Amino acid sequence: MTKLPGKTIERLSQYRRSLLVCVENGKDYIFSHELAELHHITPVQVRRDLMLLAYSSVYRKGYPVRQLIEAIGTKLESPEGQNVAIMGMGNLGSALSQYLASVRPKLKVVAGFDVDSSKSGKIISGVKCHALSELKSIIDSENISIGIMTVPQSAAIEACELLCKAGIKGILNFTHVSLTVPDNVFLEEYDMITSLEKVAYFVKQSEE
Amino acid sequence: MTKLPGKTIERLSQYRRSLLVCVENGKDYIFSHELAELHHITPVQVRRDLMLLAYSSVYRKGYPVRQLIEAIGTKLESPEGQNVAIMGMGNLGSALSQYLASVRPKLKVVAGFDVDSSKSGKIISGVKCHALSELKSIIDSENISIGIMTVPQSAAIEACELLCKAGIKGILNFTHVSLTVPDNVFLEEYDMITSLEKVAYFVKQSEE
DNA sequence: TTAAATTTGTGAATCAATTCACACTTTATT
DNA sequence: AATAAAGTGTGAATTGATTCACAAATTTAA
Ligand SMILES: NC(=O)c1ccc[n+]([C@@H]2O[C@H](COP(=O)([O-])OP(=O)(O)OC[C@H]3O[C@@H](n4cnc5c(N)ncnc54)[C@H](O)[C@@H]3O)[C@@H](O)[C@H]2O)c1
Ligand SMILES: NC(=O)c1ccc[n+]([C@@H]2O[C@H](COP(=O)([O-])OP(=O)(O)OC[C@H]3O[C@@H](n4cnc5c(N)ncnc54)[C@H](O)[C@@H]3O)[C@@H](O)[C@H]2O)c1
Repeated sequence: MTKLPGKTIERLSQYRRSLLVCVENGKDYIFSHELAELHHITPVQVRRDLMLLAYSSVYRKGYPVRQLIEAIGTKLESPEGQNVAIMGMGNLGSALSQYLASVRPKLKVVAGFDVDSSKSGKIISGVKCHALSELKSIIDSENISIGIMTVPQSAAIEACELLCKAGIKGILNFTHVSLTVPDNVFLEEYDMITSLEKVAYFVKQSEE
Repeated sequence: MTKLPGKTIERLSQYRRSLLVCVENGKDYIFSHELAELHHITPVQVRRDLMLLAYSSVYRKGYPVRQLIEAIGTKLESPEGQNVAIMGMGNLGSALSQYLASVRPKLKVVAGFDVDSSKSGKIISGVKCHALSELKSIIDSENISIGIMTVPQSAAIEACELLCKAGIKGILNFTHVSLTVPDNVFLEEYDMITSLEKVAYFVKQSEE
């Protein structure tokens, strides 16, 4: 299967969320210009993206919503789902585990890890928390391929190494430490400060 | 002043964070290739970005770290700072306010807002929480230009309208609802699910 | 059943971001 | 002093993403 560009993947993920809302509202078909408007992009962009799904619409009726959701899901997800671990069950880590449980059934948060031994064995926000010593064995046994890093900055590099050694395949990094991972691990930085500073910059600009 | 591309702004924000770490470590000068390596990009990219700052290095010694931090700050920030409000002081909103206080002094979280009247007047995670009825007057009096949206999905559109009407200039949106704002308001969507789904996709790919 | 209107899919063009390639400045070495 | 080495800054080329422009398919209306 061909690898889609990251930008397209991002948009497909977003389209799907809008489409799920359409289903709730009983909307069965959607035109490219409608989807475009919802996401503040052009209809051509939408069609280009959907083109890459090798997915064809019904002429003049638009795209059938349910089938489209299905088609996006087939591209984005493994049929058997993927398991996720959270590294660092503090403020953000526990907010996230609670939250993620509710949104994407195919991405299941199945374990949390924390140095704080008082958390070991406890269930925090619906996720069982383990000691770091169990990392490798649980990642193997639970078949976890994705790690979310929500440890303090100071522990980030070390925690990342542990995850990689334990055989994780993808990391979503919430710390602001720029990490280095082996080639076979996919790393996505998720940086709130940067986003906020970007907003601040454009606001400042608009005031000048 | 010329408007820099959003991509460059993002990187400048990230460079600055690395540079602050350099200062802590007593490193006074840094080469473009060092900065590049920290961020997994090319040295040319770094130099291009710094070029846009109209900032010149000392030949063969690299860029003076403190001056560079200063120069980035001048581009990114207003000297008098910018004030931020959080809309929806729930799990994420309060985690954020606590967190932001500690990282960027020029971006100050000065107020929280919530429909939940039991929160009105209380200080949550160091930020005073107000009723929605006070929104406009506090945004004016506290000179708030940036809003962070952490309300439930269902309240997102309404809350966004309120913020815009109250004269906010930039919004960082943590809900997954695609919002529409007037032209003079800068909107940045910050979407965790999309990031996580992107990681999941590339992990899936690498397994095939 | 013909003409007009709507919407898709896509080659070609454009616009944006990144990288290449290299001249130039400085420092170190001989 | 001349030469080599290390880095920078930037025009030109390349790569990638988005938009334009339009043919083809379908529906609607006359
Ligand atoms: N709180 C926020 O809203 C927020 C927002 C953006 C980014 N972040 C980033 O997320 C990270 C966590 O923030 P937080 O507010 O949840 O902090 P926190 O202190 O509440 O949580 C950190 C957790 O990690 C655990 N930990 C420490 N060292 C560890 C290690 N080596 N291995 C595993 N676990 C370890 C701690 O015991 C703690 O439970 C920080 O890097 C922060 O910069 C937080
Ligand atoms: N919790 C997370 O880790 C997380 C992660 C990513 C995104 N999000 C998104 O952030 C948003 C908030 O998540 P949360 O977990 O903090 O939810 P939450 O329910 O804990 O908090 C929401 C808060 O908003 C308040 N609120 C409701 N309607 C409001 C209105 N009209 N105006 C102002 N305040 C209002 C509620 O009283 C509550 O305090 C959601 O949209 C969620 O999708 C959350």
